[in-house]
Amino acid sequence: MCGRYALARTRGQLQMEFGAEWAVPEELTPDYNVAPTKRVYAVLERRVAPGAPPRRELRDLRWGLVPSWSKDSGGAAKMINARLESVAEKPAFRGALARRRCLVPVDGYYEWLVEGADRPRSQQRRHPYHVSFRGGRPLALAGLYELWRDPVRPDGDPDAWWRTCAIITTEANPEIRGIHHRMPMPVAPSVWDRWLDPALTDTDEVLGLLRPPPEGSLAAHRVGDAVNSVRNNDPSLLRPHQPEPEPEEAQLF
DNA sequence: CCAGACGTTGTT
DNA sequence: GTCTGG
DNA sequence: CCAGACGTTGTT
DNA sequence: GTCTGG
Repeated sequence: MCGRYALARTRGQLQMEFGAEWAVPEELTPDYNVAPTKRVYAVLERRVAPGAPPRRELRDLRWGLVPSWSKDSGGAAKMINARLESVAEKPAFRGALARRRCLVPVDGYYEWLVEGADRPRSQQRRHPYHVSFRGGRPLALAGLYELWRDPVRPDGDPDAWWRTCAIITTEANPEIRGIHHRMPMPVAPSVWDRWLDPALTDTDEVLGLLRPPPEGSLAAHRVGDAVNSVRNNDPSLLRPHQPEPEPEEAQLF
């Protein structure tokens, strides 16, 4: 699963990293608590004119895919992930898988270890972890994007068209399975070109590009509970959690 | 034919 | 319990 | 993803 | 838009 992440790289760093020819005019600020419905950076390729070669762009999309046929944007915070196992068949995703793929760069994502998962939510405890590549390279997560026309806005309104995205999930790598059994799927740099190529529309071939990263390449560390609330957003969210020391026996006297 | 859904997670 | 907002 | 709200009437 | 259910 992937429902929260951190990305503190600048527009220029990302443009360089992904070889994007064009980037959004407005820079997004570093975000240590990216949540669904927020604006996020994404790399995608599109033809600027019919027949022209695709141009690689760094854009900002809204996280939470709204299918083009949606009557309203109400479900915008629901489709934040798409299961790899079913993405090629689901009506909400298969068109985007064939023609509108993107990469969502993240420094790392947050995952919550749930204690007491078999009990009611009120009796559970959640412990946040930050998951990233050992060595500090960003993860380029496999994403899909979609265009949606907001029917209540007039032609020419800059917000008339919504550009939204979802992140593909798969079975978790062994080294992080103790926290959660799902993870977002990173795309290896060697297949970025193919993944982004809008001319590749064979979904079997597309899915063949996605392989879990090498076992052991990911690492998770416990972070503080402050990340739970989206109101908190600063680099300290990434600091390793300091567990409360057990009270000394002597203090009981 | 038309109406209504179209998703994920986790839980059981 | 369930939905909305961030 | 988690946190936080979740409602009406009428009165001021 | 496209598929499923009735």
